[in-house]
Amino acid sequence: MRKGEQTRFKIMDIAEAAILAKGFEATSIEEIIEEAGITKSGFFYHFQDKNMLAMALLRRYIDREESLFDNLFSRAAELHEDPLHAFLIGLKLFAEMMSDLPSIHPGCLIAVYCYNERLYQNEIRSLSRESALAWRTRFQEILEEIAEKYPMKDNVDIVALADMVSSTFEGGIAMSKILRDQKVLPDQVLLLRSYIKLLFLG
Amino acid sequence: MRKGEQTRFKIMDIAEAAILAKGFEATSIEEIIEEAGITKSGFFYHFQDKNMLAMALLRRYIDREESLFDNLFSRAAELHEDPLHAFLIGLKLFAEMMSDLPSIHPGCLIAVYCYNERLYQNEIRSLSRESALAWRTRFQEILEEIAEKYPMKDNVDIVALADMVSSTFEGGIAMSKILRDQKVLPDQVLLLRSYIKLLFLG
DNA sequence: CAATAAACTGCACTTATGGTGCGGAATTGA
DNA sequence: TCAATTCCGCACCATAAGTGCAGTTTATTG
Repeated sequence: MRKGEQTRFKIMDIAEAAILAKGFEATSIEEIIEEAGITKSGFFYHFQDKNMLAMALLRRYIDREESLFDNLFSRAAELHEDPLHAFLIGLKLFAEMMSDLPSIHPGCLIAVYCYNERLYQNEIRSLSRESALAWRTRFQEILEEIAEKYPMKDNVDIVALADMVSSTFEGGIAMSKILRDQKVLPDQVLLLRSYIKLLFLG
Repeated sequence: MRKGEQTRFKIMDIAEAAILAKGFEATSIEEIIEEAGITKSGFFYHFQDKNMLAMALLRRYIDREESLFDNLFSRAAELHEDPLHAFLIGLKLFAEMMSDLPSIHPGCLIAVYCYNERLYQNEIRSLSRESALAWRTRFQEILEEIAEKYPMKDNVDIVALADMVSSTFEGGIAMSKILRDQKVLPDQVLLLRSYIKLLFLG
């Protein structure tokens, strides 16, 4: 039961990298199994079909991103008691993390699937949507706590503001990929930070 | 020479809608020709292969978006002499336009291709990149003119700020699609507008 | 260590789709 | 009307997903 998990993860790692780089349909099962050193039967032993692989990848991706952000913002909260300053520190840490990547951000799996709807679309779409709603709630709570203490200098919708974090992330990744410039993503995060600063501190 | 153009455009319209909705690879030539009422030979008369269709779609998409924004911001410039206020009006008009769509924004072709790199990738990638750089220049010029008159309340990179318009657009579309909520995109544009306002007016 | 379950391999086959090639027919504009 | 232009019909190829199942190897546990 451990050997299987190992192979399964190997397949997933190879597939995720290829899918982020080339897209879902452009990534063939043949190339995955070749790189993994297994046969087609071996692949289908682990995954019912390509869509199940997509689902597994999405679940893992969402889990990882969530724990990454949990970690990042709880670290930020340790560095400052004030919710606003803790959030600003979190965004700074986030921008730094995106700066320290070895190359351009590989991309967001949710965005890949969002532009590649197909079979099992319902499950993938719901999972993506739930994930995005979880992000909304996460940041909405933080922002509401901040807004209680610091009156906003401009009267904007706090739910939209919460979505702005995800939107900046998605937009920044896309623009980084399109412009082939690693700097774009962290810069966009810093602009978001600048906005939050001006909005609550003036 | 006109009948051919007509069919060519029909193919392109059908293909663009399908590609934005389902992705490039998920859109089969068979389904396009069926909807267009032509044969496969007819399709290949107009397009050397699927990638040439992709290129043609991208070129048309970029041209359309550019003329749309030319129109929008020149209209905004007519409504106010001041560069900052004209820009703010332009963003407002843009948000309204995104609000007035009959349903969720169909998506950005550049983003689709950015997450679906494949053959002819070089041409498509360069075209996407050049287009994004043109947007950067466009907004950079506007923002520099604004910054001359209005000192920024926070010292941010003006190139990054110029990219923020495209980034907001891409992020907003993606989040609108993921959340299946039409409101997200215009809301993000309005937040960008709020940031510009706070940054230059305080 | 042996039995059993897990983790595969091998192979043959089906279907879908992109794409090629070419002759010919219909349509259209000068 | 006549020559391009704009398609159609059809046969055929390659690739890739996916199915089915018997058989083999490897790992784990009692």
